[in-house]
Amino acid sequence: MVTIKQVAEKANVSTATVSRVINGNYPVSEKVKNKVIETIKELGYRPNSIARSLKCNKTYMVGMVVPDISNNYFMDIARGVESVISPLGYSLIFCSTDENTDKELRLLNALNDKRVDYVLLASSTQEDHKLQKFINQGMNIIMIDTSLENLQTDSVVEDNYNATYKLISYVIDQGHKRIGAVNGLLSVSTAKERYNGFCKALEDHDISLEQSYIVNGAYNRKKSYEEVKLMIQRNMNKLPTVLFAANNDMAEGAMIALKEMNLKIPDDISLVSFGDINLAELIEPRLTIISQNAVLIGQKAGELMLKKVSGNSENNITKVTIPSEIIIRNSVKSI
Amino acid sequence: MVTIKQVAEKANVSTATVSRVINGNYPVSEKVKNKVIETIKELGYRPNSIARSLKCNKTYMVGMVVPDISNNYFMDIARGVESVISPLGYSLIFCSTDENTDKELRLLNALNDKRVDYVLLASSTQEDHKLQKFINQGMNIIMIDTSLENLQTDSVVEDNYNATYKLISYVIDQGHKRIGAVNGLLSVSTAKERYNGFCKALEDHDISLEQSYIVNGAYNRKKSYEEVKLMIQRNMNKLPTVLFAANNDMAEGAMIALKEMNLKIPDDISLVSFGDINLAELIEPRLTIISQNAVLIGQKAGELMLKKVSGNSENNITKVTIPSEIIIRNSVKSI
DNA sequence: GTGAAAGCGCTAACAA
DNA sequence: TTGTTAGCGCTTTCAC
Repeated sequence: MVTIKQVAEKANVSTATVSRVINGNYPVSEKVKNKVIETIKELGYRPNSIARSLKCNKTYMVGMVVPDISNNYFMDIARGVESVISPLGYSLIFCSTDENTDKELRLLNALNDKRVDYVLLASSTQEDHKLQKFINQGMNIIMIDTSLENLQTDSVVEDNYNATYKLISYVIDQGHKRIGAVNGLLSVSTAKERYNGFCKALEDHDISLEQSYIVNGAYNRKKSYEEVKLMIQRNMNKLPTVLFAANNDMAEGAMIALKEMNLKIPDDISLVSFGDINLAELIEPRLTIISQNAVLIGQKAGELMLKKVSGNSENNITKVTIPSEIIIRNSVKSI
Repeated sequence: MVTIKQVAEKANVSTATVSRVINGNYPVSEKVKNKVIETIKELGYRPNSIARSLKCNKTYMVGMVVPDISNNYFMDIARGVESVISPLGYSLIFCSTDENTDKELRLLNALNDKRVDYVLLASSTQEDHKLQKFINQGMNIIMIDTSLENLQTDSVVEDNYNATYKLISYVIDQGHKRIGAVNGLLSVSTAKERYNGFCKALEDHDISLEQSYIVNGAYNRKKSYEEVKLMIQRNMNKLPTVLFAANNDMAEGAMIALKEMNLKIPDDISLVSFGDINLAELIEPRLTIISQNAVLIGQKAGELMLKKVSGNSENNITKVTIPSEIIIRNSVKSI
């Protein structure tokens, strides 16, 4: 690999001058500049980012930590982020925690060692003090999707509570009284907020919460599939009339379970979901859902990061909440 | 951020000694070692990877360049790679080219500047000489999914030609004679190979190739949707009896188009695909496909990379071909 | 407008 | 077994 020194020697200038030409931050005479540029081309020289990073304390790398790399929702967020930051020369390092707190912490350490400029974190831990440590060490973190109450940091999240409240209220308006839920990991803020919105909607409409209808799908398609099956089996004599899945993966798991048990949606049981399933266009019935704008979340997070690193922002904490809207299709029966 | 120097001062040793303790590559007395370890903990010291990288010429970063970050197929490959390399301390940098040669080249340059240890490249360009330049510069590249004939580099690919040949032969055995195809970008090796297998199967069974049934879906769901619609419209009086989609995305696009035009699979038209669609469990009819093992491709690529960087491999070029199998379900009508 | 030189944080000869 | 030191490739201050 050719270095700045080689360029300098060949062009008969100092390394400082070459550096100035590359960065264009100090005056260089036209003549010298041209010569240097020519030499750079001739030698095919490209500056070593590692050396630059060491010197300038800036890596142009952003760590993105999510619970599940195979969930389209997070991939969409990633695309949103990438579209915003990549034009400014930033690269994304992707990490998947598999919803494991230890792994999450290990990954954050690794990213810290790598001196990434920023971390976008969809956390699945509730150990805010451990995250706080990273922040205290000077790590820049923006929480995405999830947030932790006691954590002093920027975040871009959805309006989980209100959106769920509205969706469940709609379901109740359709006459449903036996309402089940497939929850995500309640240790994660999104799952908790969604469930809270769910419960509040029931309460406000004087519908009783039937514990036997509530299952823990752990934000996991397979788990949801299994738990929904068990739930249906144990409630065969009195099934819920509608099910709320707290995310897309779990909605898919639930659909597969219902299909296997020959329960038709919405005739035998209705289903609604927070977030849209894959290939929604092809699957009957079309699900009534809360539509998430994952790409937008990514973009907002990217923009926020850019603003922060450019210093064009007051030092206060920014909390962005993306509104979600309900899309009514035909998976809820009117009773 | 605390540095090795601060640790050394506080522990009353030289930075060299601290380095030795961290890396455990040279003898250090128990006493000194313990003291250093203690100081490291006390100060919360963590080595700066950037500085290490500069010194050691090793970044523990792997660039992964794919045409489309939102396609599950590539995400699965990524998961496979990650599962293999992450335990050894490597991180993945993800890049999406959007099937754009310029962007691909730009990304490769950026990764080169970042001195990533390896690049896993699913290329969508055919400019092998430009890629060759990177290799000549000393960049380590493993081609995944795609490959370029004239390029001297390792690769992990599928058996596109033979798998397609078998699938189309099966379709012909079911009595089909009017056979259409939704091709990927024929500039990409996978698309070309699949189409070649397609053509050869027709030829060997004396079936004529009807150009009007062949469309270019550009490996793109939307394009496939549009092109299939047009193709159906212009062949209304004599439709193909079966369609072959060269990847999952395009199969989805084709399904949506057929559904919109009220053509039932397989009654009105049969459909087969290279690679499985999303949420296959829920979609009727179940598609007859060539099953791809994307995670396995990723793992193989990861393992190959690890072997190469450890030097435990002869310097020759390794070409891994993953066999694909046909999964017969019920999207092909027997005629 | 240009060059010399220090230094970012680390590792690895070499010396002791 | 330990310390001294050079140097990885770059940027930037300071002098000229």
